[in-house]
Amino acid sequence: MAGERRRATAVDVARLAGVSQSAVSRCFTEGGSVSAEMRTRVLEAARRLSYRPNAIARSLTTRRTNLIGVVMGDLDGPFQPYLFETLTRGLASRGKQPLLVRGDPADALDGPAMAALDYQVDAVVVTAGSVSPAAIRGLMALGVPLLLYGRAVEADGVDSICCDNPLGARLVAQALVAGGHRRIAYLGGRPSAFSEQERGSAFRAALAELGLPLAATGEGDYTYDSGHREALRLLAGPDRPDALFCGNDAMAFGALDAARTALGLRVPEDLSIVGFDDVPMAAWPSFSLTTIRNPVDNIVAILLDMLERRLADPDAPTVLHRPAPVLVRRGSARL
Amino acid sequence: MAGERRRATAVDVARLAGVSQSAVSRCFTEGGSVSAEMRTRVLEAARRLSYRPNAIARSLTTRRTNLIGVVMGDLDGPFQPYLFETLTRGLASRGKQPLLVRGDPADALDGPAMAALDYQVDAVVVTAGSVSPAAIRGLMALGVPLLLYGRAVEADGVDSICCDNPLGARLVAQALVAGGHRRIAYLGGRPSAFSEQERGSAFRAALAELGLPLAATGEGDYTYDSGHREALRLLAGPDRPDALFCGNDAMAFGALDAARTALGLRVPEDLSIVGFDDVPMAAWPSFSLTTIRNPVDNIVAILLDMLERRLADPDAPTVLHRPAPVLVRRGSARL
DNA sequence: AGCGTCGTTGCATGCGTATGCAAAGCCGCT
DNA sequence: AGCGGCTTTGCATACGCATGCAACGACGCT
Repeated sequence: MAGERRRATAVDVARLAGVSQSAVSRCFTEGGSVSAEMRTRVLEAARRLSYRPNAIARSLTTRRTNLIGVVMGDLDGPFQPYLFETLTRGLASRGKQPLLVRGDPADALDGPAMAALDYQVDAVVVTAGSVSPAAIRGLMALGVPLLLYGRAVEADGVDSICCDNPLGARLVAQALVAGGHRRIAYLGGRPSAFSEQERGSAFRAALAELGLPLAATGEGDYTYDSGHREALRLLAGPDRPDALFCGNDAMAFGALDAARTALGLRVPEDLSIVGFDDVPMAAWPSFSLTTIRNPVDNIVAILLDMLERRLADPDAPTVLHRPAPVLVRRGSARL
Repeated sequence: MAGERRRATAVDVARLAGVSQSAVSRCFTEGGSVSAEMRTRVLEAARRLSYRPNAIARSLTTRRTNLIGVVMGDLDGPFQPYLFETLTRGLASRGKQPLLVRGDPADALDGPAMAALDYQVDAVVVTAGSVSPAAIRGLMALGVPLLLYGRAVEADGVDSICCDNPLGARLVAQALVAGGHRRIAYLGGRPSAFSEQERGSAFRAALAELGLPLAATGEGDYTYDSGHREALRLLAGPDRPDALFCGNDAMAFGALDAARTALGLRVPEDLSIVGFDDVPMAAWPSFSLTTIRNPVDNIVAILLDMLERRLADPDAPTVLHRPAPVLVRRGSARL
């Protein structure tokens, strides 16, 4: 009963049950036309042989694999694993299997990174922020539905969902100014990232509307280390900023540590720090980070709905969602 | 050239190149017998049609999918994403695709969690610490190589690799005692986890050998929150411990925050805290956590070697590796 | 009794690729 | 020239399953 050298096939089950292979197939297919008696006989035989339909063979005929290509970068920071966790759980609960496409496919469209797509994925979801437009075009050419998270692309047949970054940046600017800050600095992420472009320019614009220039600017790459490094630079000189808005939470953690541990500053008394994303860690007492909540659960739910809709009707009109983030007030900023 | 409704098949390429389908197949197969002229003609035709072999169809005939089932629990803490990242990168670099099996399959051997295995994975790697022995037996019955990380199981045909937890626990006990601590507490993880059983009992035994009883004990579940909660309990009463060994880093972070923020203790002056795993975050200035390094890179490399060896020869002798961890001295403990 | 309808079953085929086998071509050798 | 051996190629088939089609039987209707 266990550890057979070869797994049982539908033919084996059919022989044992004394029916045809098609009958077995129909018993395991949604909406198959089978009598009650037939079903019990087949299922009993299947049970005895520990039979489970071969998803590979099934996919070959149905032209549906239930595999969803998931393009993502590193799982380094705290945000990506959180997103990945939510997304894969959601896919699984809808009977889809995520198939990981690792690495920045910017220059690897025919490289080993894309090998996953040879498995005939039903759709591709891109969550990596740094995928180049060229790579996106390459993915579009696959002839498979393409869903984008974290960037707003206006292209036919490409659905996307992306937190309203400009709104988030405006919320921070308004709150900081209302809180009495006057020397406000900005620490941006990877300049090539879509989210960075939106957050940075919107923050700048919002401050300008409020009559303030940006006191200082840093350029990080969304990692803790870059946040630490840039914060040291921004906060070390004279005319120290009294507030720092970071392009994501990971950099905010780095900046927080740099300010408190390396520079001996009090947060938020000497310096207000605000992040973006609201990863679970932001609520830890050590950080108690004031930040913009990027509503991941909500976004993933919408993303999955978009996916199902697109799979059901490849010609449905393209959609672009921009859910609104909110400001989460904690202890790292005087607001 | 882009966005065809149907992807090109080997037959399409063959027709365009004026050769047989087998010839096309051989051009894309390692060690296929093809002349140079034939290869260039076929590859040119393939390029023009954007042809890539269908991995699904290929798997059906070769009985090799290059898919590796990866059983893991939540990606919540800092350790699991780190391990997952390393493992999936390693698999990809060896031409394998990870196929995620989510959730604790303890009670879901025929549930949707196991649906991934219907894709005829070549092997299964279990990294979830809480998979029940019954589930392990179920996986063994699949007739597919089974590799276990983080638990030492002596079973025929099951390879495993697991950090030497008893050694790690002993290192901590010795260092704490040598550092002058006398009231030493232990905060364990999920009792059902193999690692917890080893770490807890070895720590207790090592302290006993050094002539010290355990001052106090807490029971967490490897999460930050449980570390925070249990630390509050352990450190609030009279006769406060002067050292706390936590079953993993995540709980140590929670304990650290509880001690410093909620209880106003100085670390390491009032209290030494030691973790286990050495996740990247442990090196952050805020934590500067003294901990036991669970050599993930090393472990994954060995795991991948074991996997390749097992795939090459299903009847090779079973192996069990127990790499030695080391103590990483940082700022959270007086040692 | 005769007919049409519907539910159930088996037969045959196709999905896209890999591969054993035989045929064909080429080489060098005697 | 004739032969054996090697390389290259095509033909045919198999992998495990889903599904269109036809066959069959049961049933209700007139």
